[in-house]
Amino acid sequence: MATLSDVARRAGVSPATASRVINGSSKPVTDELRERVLAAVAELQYVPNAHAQLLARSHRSAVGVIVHDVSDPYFAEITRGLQRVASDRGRLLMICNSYRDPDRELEYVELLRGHQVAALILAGSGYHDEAFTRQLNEKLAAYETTGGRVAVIGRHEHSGDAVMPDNRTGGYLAGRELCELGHRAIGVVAGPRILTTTTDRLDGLRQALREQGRDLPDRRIRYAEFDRDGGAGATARLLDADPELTAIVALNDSMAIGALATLRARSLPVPQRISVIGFDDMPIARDVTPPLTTVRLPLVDMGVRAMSLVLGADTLSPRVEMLPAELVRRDTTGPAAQSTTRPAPRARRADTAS
Amino acid sequence: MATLSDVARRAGVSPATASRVINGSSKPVTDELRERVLAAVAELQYVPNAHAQLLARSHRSAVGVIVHDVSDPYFAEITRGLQRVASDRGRLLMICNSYRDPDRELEYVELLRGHQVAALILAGSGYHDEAFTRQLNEKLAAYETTGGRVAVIGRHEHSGDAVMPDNRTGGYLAGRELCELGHRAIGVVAGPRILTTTTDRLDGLRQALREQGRDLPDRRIRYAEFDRDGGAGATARLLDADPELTAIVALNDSMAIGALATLRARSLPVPQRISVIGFDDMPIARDVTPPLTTVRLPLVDMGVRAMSLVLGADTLSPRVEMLPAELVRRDTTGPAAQSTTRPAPRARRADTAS
DNA sequence: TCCCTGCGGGAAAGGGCTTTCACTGCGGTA
DNA sequence: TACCGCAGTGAAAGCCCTTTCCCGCAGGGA
Repeated sequence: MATLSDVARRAGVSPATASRVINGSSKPVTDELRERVLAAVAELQYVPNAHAQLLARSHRSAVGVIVHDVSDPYFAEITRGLQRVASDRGRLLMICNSYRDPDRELEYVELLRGHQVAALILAGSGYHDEAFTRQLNEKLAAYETTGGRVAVIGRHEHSGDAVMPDNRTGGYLAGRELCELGHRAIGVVAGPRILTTTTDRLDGLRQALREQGRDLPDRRIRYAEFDRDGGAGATARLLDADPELTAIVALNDSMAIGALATLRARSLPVPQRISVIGFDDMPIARDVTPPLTTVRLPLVDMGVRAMSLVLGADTLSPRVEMLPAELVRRDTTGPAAQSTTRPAPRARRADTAS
Repeated sequence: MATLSDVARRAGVSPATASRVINGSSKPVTDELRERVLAAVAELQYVPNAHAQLLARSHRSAVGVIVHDVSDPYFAEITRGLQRVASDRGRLLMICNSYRDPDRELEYVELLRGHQVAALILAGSGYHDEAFTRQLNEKLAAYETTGGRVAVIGRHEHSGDAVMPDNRTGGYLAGRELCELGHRAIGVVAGPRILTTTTDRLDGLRQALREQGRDLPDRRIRYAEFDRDGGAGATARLLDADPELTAIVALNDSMAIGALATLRARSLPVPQRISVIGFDDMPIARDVTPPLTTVRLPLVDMGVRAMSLVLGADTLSPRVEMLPAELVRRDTTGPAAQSTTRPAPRARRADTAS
């Protein structure tokens, strides 16, 4: 590969001058020399070695992002928001997929630190895992000590800037909606229980039911991967254990789509026989049939906020922005079926619900 | 940030020794010193500066990938394949989204070259654009001259290693299927006409119709963005111009989903009144309702092949691997409706089709 | 005429790391 | 006993670039 000195030699100038021309330095260079340098660059197809540049320049510019999986629409949307702000400010993004592996997450923090990123954004859910959290915080602290900025999206036990989707309220809204539609036998298709996202959403849901004097027994919850197949499998297991279910809450839209697939396979009409409600409102939600009722999170905005926090002024106080969840009624929810195959068992529940 | 010399000083050794311990060099170091270095690393939370390493080391390891948009399921699948092979061989991937902007594509080639990637993979479709193609080829040639490896996925006018999905046959398969089902009024929802992917698929489709003695008039083709909204809009325009259509071929699944949305909005039952066929068979295709009939492309495999080509031995002859397309029959296709609102006009067509 | 200013350019000092090369002891062979 | 080879370590060169510092020179004011 041609180097800067090659260019300089060919143009008959010093490397310093060549560098100035190429980078548009503020130091003036005569047109004569400028032309010669530019010509040499073109002839040699010169491209500066990015690593050498990054090493020589002092200021750090790129921003590191750790997500679970960019191809997951949830993160794709968040990333879109991150990108938008980053591009506006001329920052490059380095995006890493942890695939929900805490160890890989830790590794990526190091890797990005090694790449001298100006800031770090953790966009995946937090984990309920003491040891991991401690290690992560150590690494983040070390990074912040050397001037790095950190922001997290979602609930992590990290004391710093954060953007928090209101998962709890979202869960609550889903639960309340179903209660108001008269559902009592509600099953939950949940993501991995180690994720704070899962437990927060579940907590909100639980609270909504509790307000109606009900509880959410463990047998009505199935944990699985946060994806389509996870949702399909969990729904099947839920139905096998409890065929009377009249509603299913899926803790994200991918799982909801899986749930819909299972219900279709079992010929259970949605929403006549059973209602389904998702979470996130990813773009595809409106295109499944029936269009999915779900809890919307402002995903793109979450990305925008997080990047703004991290690129903005460093106001010593850690800032936490809570973004609201909102129910989007579409066609997978309806009133609870008047009776299922066996209406009798219903009587044993002395609910006071509306 | 702590540097290697900081570590060395703290451990009371030379930077050379510290480096050897940290990188697990083949040169032996006594346990005594090794321990001291490791301790210093831990205490200082030392992370090597990746740029300095990359600069000092001669061998290039990362691989650059340029796609249109990773969050598009088509590219997400391809990327999965690329990743798989890359991870297996301990290579890091740098993924860039061109968002179908040729200029950005060119910029990224430079950027990746600057980052000293060992190889470059162009995963997006080629463009029908002389000027662009020439520039791209110049840049790629320059890169290859300095030992870089290049592979493209899809039809680019680039003479080198390539993985080609058989778009033409795919289009042909879609057309033949529809003909066999008795469809005559077939509309096409196409992607940007500047993409070779679009034209290749269209060519195949055209050939299938021609074999039945029909042609594909321009008024039955609508070009739009290769996404859901593009598909929805194009379908609407197609229907407005020609309400008699009994089948629609969408040139990718996202567009097909948009088409389905428009048809639902207009209460045209699929496939009873109108058939739809997609292209790519992305994962969501089986989860829309009705499940989408489509042309499958081995997306993951395409990624695997491309990465293998580029990471494998450099057999001077450029290799071109053609991967087959395959029709996947699901529920959006059915026999052509016996009659539409006005059966009469049909008579004017003197088709000899089966 | 002399000095100062300021412009245009180059020399050289890093930036943090890897790796070659040279050096010091040591055990072993002739 | 003289020498060879090698394990273990450090000094220093080099990777490619940016940027500071300095120098020469031309022009303008005194």
